[in-house]
Amino acid sequence: MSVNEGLTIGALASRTGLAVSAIRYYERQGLINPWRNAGGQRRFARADLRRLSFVMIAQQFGYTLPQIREQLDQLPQGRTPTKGDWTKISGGFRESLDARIATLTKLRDNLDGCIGCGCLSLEACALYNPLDAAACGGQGPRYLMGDKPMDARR
Amino acid sequence: MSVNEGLTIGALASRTGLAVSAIRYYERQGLINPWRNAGGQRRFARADLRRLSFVMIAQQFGYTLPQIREQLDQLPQGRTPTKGDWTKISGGFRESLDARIATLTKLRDNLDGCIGCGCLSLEACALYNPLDAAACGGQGPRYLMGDKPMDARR
DNA sequence: GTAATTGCTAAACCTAACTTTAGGTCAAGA
DNA sequence: TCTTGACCTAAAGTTAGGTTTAGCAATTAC
Repeated sequence: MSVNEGLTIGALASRTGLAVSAIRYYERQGLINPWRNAGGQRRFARADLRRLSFVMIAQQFGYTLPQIREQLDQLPQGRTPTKGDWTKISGGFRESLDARIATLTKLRDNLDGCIGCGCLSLEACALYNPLDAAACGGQGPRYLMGDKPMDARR
Repeated sequence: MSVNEGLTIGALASRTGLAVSAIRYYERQGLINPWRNAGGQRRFARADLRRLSFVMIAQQFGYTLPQIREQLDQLPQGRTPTKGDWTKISGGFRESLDARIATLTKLRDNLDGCIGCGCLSLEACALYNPLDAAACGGQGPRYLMGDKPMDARR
C-alpha cells in the first residue's frame, strides 16, 4: 500500500474510533469528501483524520452536523489545511465555551434560590433561558407553583 | 371551578408553557401522575407545576427523561413536597454544574493547543472525553492526523 | 339546551444522527 | 487461483422526545 493512495474507510474508522457507517453518513451530509479508487471504494486524505476529529469535538460542544459543515466549509479548498487554518475556526469554540461557562456559573449561583422561588415556572427565569441568563428572584409573578396565598394547603 | 378540584391539562400547559401533548407524554413516561375526574379527564395538583418546572430545567441541564424520573422518584410520596424536598434534589444539579464548569474551563484552557496538536485524534485527549478531563498535549501518540514524519507533504 | 371548547385515546408521524440488513463487489494473502 | 475480509449501495430500522391526526366524549358558555 503506497503512501499516496489514501486511507481506506476502515483505516479511518479505526484511527478515529468512529463506525464505518458513521463515516459514510458524514459523507452524505457533506462533512467529508473522499475520492474513489478504480474499484469504486472510498479513499481518504490524511487531513480527513483531523477533519473527523473536528466533527467529533464540535458535536461534544453541541453543534449539529449542518452547523459543523458550515465551519468546515470555511477551510481552504484545494489545499491541505494548515494548523493556522484549524486554529482560526477553533476560535468559534473558544467563544461558545466562554459563553457556556459564564451561563453555567450564573445558573449555579442562582440555583438554590431558583429551585425554591416562585419564579421557577416562569419563562423569564434564568433556569429556563440559560442563553439569556436573566437573573432569577426579581419582581415578576412569583405566586405560581402552588405557593399562591389562596391555596391554603401546607 | 372549586379550588380543590385540581388543574386541567390545559391550565397546566398554559402555566408551564408546555404543550398539552408533551404533558400527556410525560405522564406516559411516569414523570407526573394526575388523577382522573368523573368524566375521565386528567386533573393535576398545584405541586405538579413545580414538578414540570423541574423537568424543564433538568432537560436544559442535559438530563434524559428517565434520569429525571429517578430524581423525581426521590420526592416524598403521599404528601406535597416542601421547598426543603426540592432543595435536596436540586443538590444533584449543583454538583453536575460544578463538574461541567470545571470541565469546560479546562477545555477552554487547552483548546488552542489541542486543536493544533497531534493528539486531537486520540481518545485520550480532553476534547474527546470532557467528563474525564485529561490534560492534552502530553506524551502519547502524537503523530496521527497527517503529521506523521513519513508523510512528507506540506 | 345547544354550540363551542376542551379533553380523551391510539396510532402514525417527525427530526437528528446513526445502525442494520440484504445482496452484491473488490482487494490482499496463501 | 481462490478465499476471506473489507467494501459498496439502497432502504429500512432505531432512539429520544415529542407532535399530529382521527374520531369521539366531557365541559363550559350563552
